[in-house]
Amino acid sequence: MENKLTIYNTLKRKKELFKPLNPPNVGLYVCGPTVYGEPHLGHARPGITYDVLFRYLKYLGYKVRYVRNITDVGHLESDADTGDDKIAKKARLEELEPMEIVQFYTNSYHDKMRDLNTVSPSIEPHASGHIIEQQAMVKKIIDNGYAYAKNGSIYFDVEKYNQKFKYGKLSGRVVEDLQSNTRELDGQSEKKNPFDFALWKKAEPEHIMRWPSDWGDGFPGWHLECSVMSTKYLGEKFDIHGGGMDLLFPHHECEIAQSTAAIGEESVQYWMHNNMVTIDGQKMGKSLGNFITLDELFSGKHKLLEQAYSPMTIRFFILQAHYRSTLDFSNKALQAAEKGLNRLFSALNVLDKLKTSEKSSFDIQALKQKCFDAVNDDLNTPILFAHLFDGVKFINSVAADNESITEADLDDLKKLYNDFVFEIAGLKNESGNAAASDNKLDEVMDILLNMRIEAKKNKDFATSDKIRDLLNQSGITIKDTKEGSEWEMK
RNA sequence: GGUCACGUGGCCGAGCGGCUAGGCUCUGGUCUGCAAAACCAGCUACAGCGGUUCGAAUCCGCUCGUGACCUCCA
Repeated sequence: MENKLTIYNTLKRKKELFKPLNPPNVGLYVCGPTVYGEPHLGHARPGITYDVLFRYLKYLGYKVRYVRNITDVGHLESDADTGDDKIAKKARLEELEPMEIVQFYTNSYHDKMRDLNTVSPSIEPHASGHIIEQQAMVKKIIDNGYAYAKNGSIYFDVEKYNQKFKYGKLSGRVVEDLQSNTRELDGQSEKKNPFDFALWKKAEPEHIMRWPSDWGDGFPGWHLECSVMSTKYLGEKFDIHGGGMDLLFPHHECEIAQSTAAIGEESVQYWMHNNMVTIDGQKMGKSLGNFITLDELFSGKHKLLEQAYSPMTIRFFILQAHYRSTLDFSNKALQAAEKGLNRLFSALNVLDKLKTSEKSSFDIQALKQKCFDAVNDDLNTPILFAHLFDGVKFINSVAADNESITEADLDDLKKLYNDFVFEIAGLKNESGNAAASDNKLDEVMDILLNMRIEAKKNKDFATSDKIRDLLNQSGITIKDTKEGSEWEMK
């Protein structure tokens, strides 16, 4: 299994050749959503980015265990380690059990991820299902001397940890700087230092999400779940940890500290971070309230949306930018993506019907190599599509008799597009090209197209145009080619 | 204030020292009864100013601008 995949490792600030710890196994952990609200465009980005990674690793022949968590407890509302639990707050607002909230938005997240054609993770652990394990890790960290108790809560002792290890190595932060730069926040008197973070929080009497522990009733700190669940399912050392750039600090930094404090060495080999989706140049996010949910995108029901955008348009839109760049949302950009995607899929239809010749006027193998090079280069999907569009031009040119292809090359080309477009990029044809499966519709269309050809023969253009226009109105496009008429559903 | 990114043609977006992606839009042309699609051709940029180099969008410095993180966020 030859592999030239390079991955940008945030920890090293450079691209590195990917070498799994225990080939052919690969462990991949990705920070999933906190399920207290509808998934939005921002959630789609890591969902799709790591889906492509998952797909590609499997394509290369690795046995991948992909773990993506569901955060359903411990994620606090506001200032460092104070304030409400997000889930509990939402539950109170809607007068529901917290777990009803969790279930509702988890379902919604699953639905949208399925729409986006992402493959389900191998394991999707919930934080609330790993309270025992989290308590065990807290104990370990206490035993190792890197945590302290205060009023029923347990905090991680960053200063102590920093004496032996280096806190801040992932985000490039220095403890001394943090000391002078951390904002003044009220209600933190419990902590020795403002940048210490909670491993376990004491539950106040009114707090509904609570579990018994050696330290009294409480709940786990947000960062802890990822340290616990990643190592539980992938081992104390595993290959890749992904997530959004906004989680880099403090979340992932704390994860490293916790795991290291508990285990004695670092767990993660490659840290990957996807960039943000922006809107008018600003991060799309909950706190700014400028987010558009996936549901709104798919239905077009949002004041900023000029139309609905299909899940595959969203997927393609996201993959047309590199995952480490910001991606700016706009109707124009989405519409361009939609058209580009149509062009790609139209060419795939053409590909199926291509006539072969004695010679090929195009180097299929070179194209294939370029596609692999692109994906191997830190998942450079924009480059991948640039090459695939070069192929589109070739495919259309063959159909227009400007270029030629041999039968063997045609087979290779079909496989190439199948592999890269569907298996690796994870796109799927949503234009109900039910044509193949829906014979009745096919028959009806044949009748209509023949009537139109009849009419055209008789120079009855009024009738032929009427057929075309009416079909167009119901979302079926007629394309006249040299070979005859074809149709396509939008 | 600290840390770190980024600024590319009408728009979106690659690029990591030389051969100047790709998508969308636009303008001509071919094809067509017309249109659509497709094909051919055109438009050709790197925030500004210096520097390094035979050669810079790409490296360095400064200036301006935008953003992210430093509190929850994918």
